[in-house]
Amino acid sequence: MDNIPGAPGIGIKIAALLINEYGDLDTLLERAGEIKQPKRRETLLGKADQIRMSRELVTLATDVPLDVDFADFEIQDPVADDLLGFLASMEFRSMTARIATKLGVDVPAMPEVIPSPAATGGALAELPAINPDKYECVRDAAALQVWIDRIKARGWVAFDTETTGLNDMIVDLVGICLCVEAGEACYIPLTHKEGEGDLFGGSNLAEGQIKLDVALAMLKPVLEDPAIMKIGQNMKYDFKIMKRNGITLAPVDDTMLLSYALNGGKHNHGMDALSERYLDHKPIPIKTLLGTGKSAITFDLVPIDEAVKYAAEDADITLRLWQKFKPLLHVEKVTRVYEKMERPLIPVLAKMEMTGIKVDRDQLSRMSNNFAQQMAGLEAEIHELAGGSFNVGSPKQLGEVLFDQMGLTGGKKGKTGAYSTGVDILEDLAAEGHALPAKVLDWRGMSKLKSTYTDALQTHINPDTGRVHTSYIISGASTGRMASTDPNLQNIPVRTPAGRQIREAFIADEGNVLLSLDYSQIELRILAHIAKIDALKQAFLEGKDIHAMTASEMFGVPIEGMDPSIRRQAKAINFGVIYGISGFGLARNLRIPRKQAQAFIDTYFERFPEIRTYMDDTVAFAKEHGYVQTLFGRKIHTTEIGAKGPQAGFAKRAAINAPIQGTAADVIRRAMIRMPDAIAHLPAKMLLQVHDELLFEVPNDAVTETIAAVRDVMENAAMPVIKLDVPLTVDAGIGNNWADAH
DNA sequence: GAAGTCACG
DNA sequence: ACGTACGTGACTTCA
Repeated sequence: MDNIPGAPGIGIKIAALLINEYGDLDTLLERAGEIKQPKRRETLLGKADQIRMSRELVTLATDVPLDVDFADFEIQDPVADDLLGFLASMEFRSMTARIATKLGVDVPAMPEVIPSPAATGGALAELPAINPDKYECVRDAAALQVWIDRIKARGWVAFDTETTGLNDMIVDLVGICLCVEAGEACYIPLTHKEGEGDLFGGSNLAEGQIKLDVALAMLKPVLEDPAIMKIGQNMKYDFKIMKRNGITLAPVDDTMLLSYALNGGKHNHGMDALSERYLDHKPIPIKTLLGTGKSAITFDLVPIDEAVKYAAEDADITLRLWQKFKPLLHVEKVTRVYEKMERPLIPVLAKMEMTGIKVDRDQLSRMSNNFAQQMAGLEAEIHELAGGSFNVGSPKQLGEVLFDQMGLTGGKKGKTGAYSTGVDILEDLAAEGHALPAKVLDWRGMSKLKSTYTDALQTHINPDTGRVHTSYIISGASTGRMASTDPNLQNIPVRTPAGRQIREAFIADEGNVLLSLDYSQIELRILAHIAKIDALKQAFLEGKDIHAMTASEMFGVPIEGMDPSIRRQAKAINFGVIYGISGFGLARNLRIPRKQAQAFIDTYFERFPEIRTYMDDTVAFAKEHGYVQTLFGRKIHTTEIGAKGPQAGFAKRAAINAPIQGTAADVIRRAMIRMPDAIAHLPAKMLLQVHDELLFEVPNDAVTETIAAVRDVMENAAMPVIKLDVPLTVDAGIGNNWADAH
């Protein structure tokens, strides 16, 4: 069992290492020493995906499932990252060939045409121009079989779905596009409609389309073939569409995530923008097919001949982008970021999103009615106080009422010349004893909760599942954080009693509870580690109240019996440090004079001198390299760091914050990626991520086990790549609703 | 479609 | 001298 038959000298452990690219570094480095052919190395770089294919082959050859805890094999040294890609390619190629020979099986053609980094420019210049008129429309099974054979021969395919809309939990599949070589793409129409439809509002299927179930049955083996890479732009969308059609896309690559790993912080990663930027080609706007506004149609109503051009072009562009981006992972040393912290999220998030969370519609509805009543009352009072009717929801009109009509003090602001009526201003006015601004604040609070939450959430309840399904944008934030949209479930109220009522509407299914696990002070802990702040590290190791410790150090007061307001100030300073502190910002937050705020900061730097070093070093690094990094190698580009004027201040603070926020984001990503395996033996479902929190739904009788399993994964998520100098601790809460679980 | 406001970590 | 806390998304008003 030590050696793989047909692959003498390659132990199963090594194979496992190769498959996952990271591993016993010493062994791999030893082997690296045996290979001294720079040119071969060059051409082999960037082919790490082949490794994944070998998993099946090794299992096939040995009858030994590679049931290895691959986490053990992650490398400790980012410098070795690209070397591993090379080694993996070398070893895999010979090993696969030998195993295949032994088994007498056909091995899919190994990807050869990924251009080497050096050749990238030239190779792409020779590609055929993008020409939508050249694409093929696949209308029968025989034609589809030709494409399937081409995909098998090539070992990869760019893949794109066309659907009836944007909500991947509701829309229907309309067609599929494939591209195997740049310039050669096809569109497979499946459910296009034509004619007037029948009496029940349905439409007739257009002629000349392969039956949906026939086409899917033909494509399924290829789309699920572990030896064939499926390449897409924003693959989570297509993954979910295909999952709903009974197909699990694997393995997948995603050009959006490649762009994000390579150029995070530089620009957005939408396909149109990438195409214009990297291929100098402006794709056909979808509007030209669907129209806009009320008269817009859905894709199934687009004539097939027109659809072919648009749809197949997307697959063509995606393949070209992939060929451009893929080899750059090694060049930019972000292979691990992409392979370990971006791509594996696709199936994990897809499952979470498809699971959704149960929401109590009646509770939301009652609250909406309640808010409406109270707002009407407040509005009448506000108009009474103002001496006339106006739109309370209009900051412009409110400003005029407050400062022109009523003559309150508080000047203009902003470039538009409009009065600022933000919460700070209104609170100040209310504190001076004015009744109107106080009532406006109340009205605004209710308006916010009603329009954004109690009203809107009801519309997001999926009629089929009865649950709310958010969508995460993996490339949402430059720092590595994700973003939640449609609806955003990462900003559900929690800070006020009225807001928490909305959280109470997020409930567990019968017989289940909601389970919330969140990292305690993760960003401060990471700051302590990255900036090597001894006092902070020590406090975390000893499990101390970190804000009280800070206050004690700064103001020389004992922790026991500390005035809560002192602790509150220290807490604000700790947060400020994470954000790239400034006297002005702290002064505003604490509502204290700027001089005093600056004095606080000076004291802080005195007590924790490592902070200043971290800040200076980070800004200097950003200026020199144009990016900063997380502990796990994620790059956050800081393009405006060299700017002059106020922009420079923004860029500096962002650069100081990014490694901290980004490392925390990396940690929870790693935990999420490991979670499915860690809870596979449990009936628990992962539902939501809110930056430092994971929410689960779990049957009552599995709560204890689930907490133990989840906590273990979360607390050790940095390992083994990073051994933090401080422990990561996770708090757990359970309840029948999200408010109680928190 | 920009600006203003405010919900979250 | 300048003018700011870091990172997001959704809703409303208004040009």
